[in-house]
Amino acid sequence: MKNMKKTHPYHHGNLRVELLQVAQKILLEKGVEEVTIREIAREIGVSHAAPQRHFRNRQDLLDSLAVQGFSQLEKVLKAGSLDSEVPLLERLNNAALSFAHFAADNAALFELMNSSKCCDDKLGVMKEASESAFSPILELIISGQEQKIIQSGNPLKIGLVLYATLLGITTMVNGELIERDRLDDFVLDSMDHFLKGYRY
Amino acid sequence: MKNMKKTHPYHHGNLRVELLQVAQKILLEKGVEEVTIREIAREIGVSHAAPQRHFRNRQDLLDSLAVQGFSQLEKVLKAGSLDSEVPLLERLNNAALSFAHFAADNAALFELMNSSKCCDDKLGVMKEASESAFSPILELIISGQEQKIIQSGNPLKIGLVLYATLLGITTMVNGELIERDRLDDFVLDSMDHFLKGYRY
DNA sequence: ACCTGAACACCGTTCAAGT
DNA sequence: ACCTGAACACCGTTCAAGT
Repeated sequence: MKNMKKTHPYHHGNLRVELLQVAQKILLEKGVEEVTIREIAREIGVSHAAPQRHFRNRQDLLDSLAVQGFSQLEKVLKAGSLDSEVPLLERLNNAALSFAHFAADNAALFELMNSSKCCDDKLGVMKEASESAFSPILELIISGQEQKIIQSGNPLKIGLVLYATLLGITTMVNGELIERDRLDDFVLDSMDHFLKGYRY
Repeated sequence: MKNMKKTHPYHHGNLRVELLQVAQKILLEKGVEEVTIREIAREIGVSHAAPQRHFRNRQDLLDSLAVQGFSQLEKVLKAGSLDSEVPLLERLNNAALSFAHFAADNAALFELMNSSKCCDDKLGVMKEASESAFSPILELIISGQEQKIIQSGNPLKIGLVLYATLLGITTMVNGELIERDRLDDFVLDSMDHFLKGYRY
């Protein structure tokens, strides 16, 4: 494993992308602590100073990982909510379950995405990424309101309360305060409750 | 600041407690990254190896900090919910606000408390501490059910959904995804919604 | 424009030795 | 039982120098 040094040209050409790939792999397999500039560089076979051309510092790399995570989450949510064959409330449940499963299956990444520390200058990008990930759920709520399935009211606010509930549940599961095999049950329960409050 | 070396006896006598105090101070003032064994030891004026008698390693110290945090949260929740002059639903709202304010005012500590990584052998203690902190809210829900203000049903489950919602909202505020000055508004809104679903 | 190698200041952790 | 000092292996970050 130590001597995997691939034969790279002096100019790697694709280093930024590969740095993020390897970083995410380490993050998921071994946790944030192990996501170190030097270890990533080692794995790729590049000097430990090379990454600095692409990321100002370690935090900058972690931030980029989080942004990437949000766009992965967005894809998952879209997949779970776009199928218009299925009735809207069911799609909402599916989206909620997709969210929860993504969080549970990528615990370390998800925790990073919801961590409070990030470079000040990346706060804007981060917010955009998370709002974008959140948008499929927002769409469902707006559709629900149009179809008179969900009560009228600021959809953004309604959506954020829903998002917060799911975020809380998954955080508790990842912290092992709720058993993993009760996750689906909890999510569906809270969705029922959510709808009881907002349904016509 | 560097030469504050107090005149300690060789045996400090109270080191464990002081380590935790200084650690929490650094955590709140400068963030987790800065909570280092060596910095804490320096501040107290003891050798950097001394803490190892009291905490197996850095994670063990962070875990203890989290447990301490839960008991602080418990106090805050009790204070906000015990005043029996006030009607029960109002006490529930107060407890929710107390929870949110604790989380926002002690962001780094709160994040640590809800972080997924902790020594395997401390998982039990951590779970107990968090359940204990949660108990005042559980009590309120049970009282509410007895007084026929809140619907019957597993109070633990109802409470966990409420807890999750609050946890999610505060996580989003601490991650600056929701503006801090909208915190109270969000909390009260979600409490309204919570009660709409569970009230008689 | 991109990467290397050496240097620096910081960590956590261990362990023989001191009190 | 508790603490010290030195040692070790690891970091992140910087910067002159190489391609």
